[in-house]
Amino acid sequence: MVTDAPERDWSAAEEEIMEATYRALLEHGYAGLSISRIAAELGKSKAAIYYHYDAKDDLLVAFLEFAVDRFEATVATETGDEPTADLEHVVEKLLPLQPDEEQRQLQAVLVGLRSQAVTNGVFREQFTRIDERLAATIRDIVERGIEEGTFRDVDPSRVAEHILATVNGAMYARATTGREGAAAATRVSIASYVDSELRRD
Amino acid sequence: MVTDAPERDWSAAEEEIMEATYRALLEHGYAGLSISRIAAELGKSKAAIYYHYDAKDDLLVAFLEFAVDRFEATVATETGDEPTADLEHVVEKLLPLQPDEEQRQLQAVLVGLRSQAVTNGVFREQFTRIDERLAATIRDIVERGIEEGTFRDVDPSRVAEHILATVNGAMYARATTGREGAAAATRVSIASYVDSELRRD
DNA sequence: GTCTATAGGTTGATAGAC
DNA sequence: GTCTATCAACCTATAGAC
Repeated sequence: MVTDAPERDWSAAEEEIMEATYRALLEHGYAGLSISRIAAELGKSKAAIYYHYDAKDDLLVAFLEFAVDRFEATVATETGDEPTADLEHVVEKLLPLQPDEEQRQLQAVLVGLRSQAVTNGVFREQFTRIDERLAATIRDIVERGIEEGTFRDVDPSRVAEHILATVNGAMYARATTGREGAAAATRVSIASYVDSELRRD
Repeated sequence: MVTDAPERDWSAAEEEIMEATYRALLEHGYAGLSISRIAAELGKSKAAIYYHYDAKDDLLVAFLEFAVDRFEATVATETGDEPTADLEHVVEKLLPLQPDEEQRQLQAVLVGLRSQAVTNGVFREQFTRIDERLAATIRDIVERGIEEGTFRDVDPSRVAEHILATVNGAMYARATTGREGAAAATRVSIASYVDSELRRD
């Protein structure tokens, strides 16, 4: 990985609130998220939440960080010394061929949060950073592959952006459409893309 | 195009309400969308809106159709007889190199709506249909190119899904991050992909 | 068709007791 | 730290006059 984002440590109480927010989001979506709903999931009163967070906005920003941490923990990867395998590994983390329920849920929550980035600057900056890090991770692998002679002499940055956009698009479609086959087809096509665009001879 | 979706005709009053909803969404986002806000944009009372729509949900479903119509009108394309040019044309419509303000706004509104597809079945079906049509449009162009001998003998469906996912991902990033360069780089990379994956030497 | 007025509910947030 | 009780502001939706 390129950056080890310093991970914030959550108090037990905060973590429980974040977990309750996560469940409330899954059940009611971002538009239906309220302090009452979070309190209900938490099994405590609304005032208990306001003891830990001054305002709903603060809680939301904290939760954004929480969800992002969780996502990046999922993607984190010890890079080996085979660029092709590393690339496959990252792609599988981002766009699993058969996502389990946990992965689907996290993606669903992230899509809800990310849509807020259209109008909210704080959210926008966070997702900008996420994409920046992912692009850098992919670019580094491609660069290493070129140096080692495994990959052709392509523009690493261009290829990284291409792969990232494709993976993001397929994940987006998976979360917002019923086209299950589409995501699978895209996954296959990325492998084929890496092969024909990057592999020597 | 593959399907000429039968376009609904809106009464003048309905169209004004849809237009007001559009503006309200741009200003306050989906989470902040209320009948009061729409009424304010419309310059009429809330009751005037309830005369035309029984419930907020009905209005939302109508607006979804309205926004989708507008989007598909933007993408609609007279196909020429040059597959390569047709492909470029569709991609430019979906992911313009330099989107004007109107295009950006429509994309922003659509991202807001699409995130609702995670939890709302009606929205999900609409966006499934949109992606289905776009994939079919691209696939048809690729198939024609193969028959004509302009393109290599690839799997048209796989290539179509790849291009669609990439375009969607870049557009998504454009609407939700500050990474302007990323969208541009992806646009360029798609041209390069078409060239190396499809063009006969 | 559009208005004002209003009903009935939920929201975010606070005060004060324990 | 957590509770109950409460607040003003907002929400969706309707009734009834014009």
